[in-house]
Amino acid sequence: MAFTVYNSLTRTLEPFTTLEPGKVRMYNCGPTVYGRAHIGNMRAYLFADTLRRWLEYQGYDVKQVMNITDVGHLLDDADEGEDKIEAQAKKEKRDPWEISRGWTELFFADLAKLGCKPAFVYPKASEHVPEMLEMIDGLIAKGFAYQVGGDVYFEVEKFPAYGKLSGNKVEELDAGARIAVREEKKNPADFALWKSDPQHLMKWTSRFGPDGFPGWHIECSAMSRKHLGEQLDIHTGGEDNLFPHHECEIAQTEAFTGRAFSRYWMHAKFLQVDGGKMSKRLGNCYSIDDVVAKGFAPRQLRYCLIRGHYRTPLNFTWDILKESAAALANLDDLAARLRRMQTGVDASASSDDGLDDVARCKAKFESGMNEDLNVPKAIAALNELRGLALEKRLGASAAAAAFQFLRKANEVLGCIQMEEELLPADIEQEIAARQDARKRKDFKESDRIRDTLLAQGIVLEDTPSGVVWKRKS
RNA sequence: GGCGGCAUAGCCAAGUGGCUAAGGCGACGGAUUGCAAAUCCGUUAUUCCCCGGUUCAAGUCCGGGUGCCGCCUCCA
Repeated sequence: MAFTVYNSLTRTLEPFTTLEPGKVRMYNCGPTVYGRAHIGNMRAYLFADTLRRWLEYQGYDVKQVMNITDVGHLLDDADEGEDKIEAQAKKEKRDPWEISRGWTELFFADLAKLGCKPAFVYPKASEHVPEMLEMIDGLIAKGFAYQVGGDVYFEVEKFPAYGKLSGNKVEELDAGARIAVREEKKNPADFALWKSDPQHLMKWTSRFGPDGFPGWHIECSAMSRKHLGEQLDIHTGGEDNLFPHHECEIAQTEAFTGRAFSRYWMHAKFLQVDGGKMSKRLGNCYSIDDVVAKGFAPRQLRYCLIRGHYRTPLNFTWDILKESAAALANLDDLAARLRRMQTGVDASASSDDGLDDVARCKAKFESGMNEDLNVPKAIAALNELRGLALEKRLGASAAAAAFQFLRKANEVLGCIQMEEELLPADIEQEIAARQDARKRKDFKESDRIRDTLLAQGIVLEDTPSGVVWKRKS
């Protein structure tokens, strides 16, 4: 069964094929580093990470590039010339470069906590200005862009395919709905490639003047071209990127190269919190730190954010996070059970018992992931596997096969506790002491030890085949 | 105003026109246990937001409502 993805460009499910056999060139729209990423941002990056992991599971060599936007995003045009990073800089009275550097570090730390695999490269916009200027020059030379004073605009009318991604028509865009239309543009829909403003803090000298900075979309066109070439296999982002950002990227790149830009465009839906959109006013723009402060592990958040299908709105509440943690704990338990069963403990008599069932679960997991990353279906397959283990229907070698499969599945999900944790010797002794007490029927003492360990986060289970411990989730 | 998405049990969440509507969490009853925990058995959607329509057959397709979400110059 082949991998099928929903392509925002064609609005259909399409079989996935690559430009070059076995290789995937993927560009993920990354963060603007002017503040702390919240869990909604993380959903989009976890989607990209899951996609990358699923491609790797299938044997593809994935070259993943995620940009870091550390220049030139305007707050709004009413506040001409001030971008988010600069606004923050003025507020904190700090150097804007220092600010973006700090948030970039924190962003990487957040990704690492959530178990995201590092991209091949995280290009910074600030380090690719010459590449952007090269494209801008090219676009002017080819007649797709025009200069007005120190500003350069892309002329949307010259690129008839503008709107093919978002479905918007230039005539129907509500020009000026949110910002004042700039008089100097030929068409209100034209967008800036380069702007000049002496007041700007982060600026570069170019042939358009000494005080320039790049426009809003050109960085992704320039950086994807530099690091992945003129044509990509996959380009991802949040649903909000669809228009105008990705629409403009397509226009710039395709006008410049004369070739189709990305074969597949994939967009993650927004995360909702408390059934609605997150807002600073409601105070529910949570960061990973907020989640950790409530006593949850980052991998529990990871599970919570990947558990739904990426193209469906996903809701987040603290109760839902708690539910997810409980569901994940069962998968941890499955790993522990399979580890024991493969040595014959609680296993079915015949070693090959259940081998077919394991294969069936694996096939279901894979077919789920192949259906445009249907993670809920894939997780359901793992729960079916758990059912088999609980019913003791797996023999030792079937359990070994199941464990191996679960390990592989977790290469994709990235949140199950697969490895056995070693307990400190003193806790081992406590457990042994409790067993002694139980033999003596000194239940007062045995319960005391159990409660003491529970307070340390160790849960004990007395099974017919011995004591099993696990961490309290 | 234009473009797009979503609506399935107490809570999450699959469902690719056709066997009894996945799976998880939670809850309740019973078994098991020294007590727990874990586990097992059973119960928890006669029905998929509402109204029409197409079809032998619709959660699934079409039309119209209602509600929520996103975009329309940069917020994932």
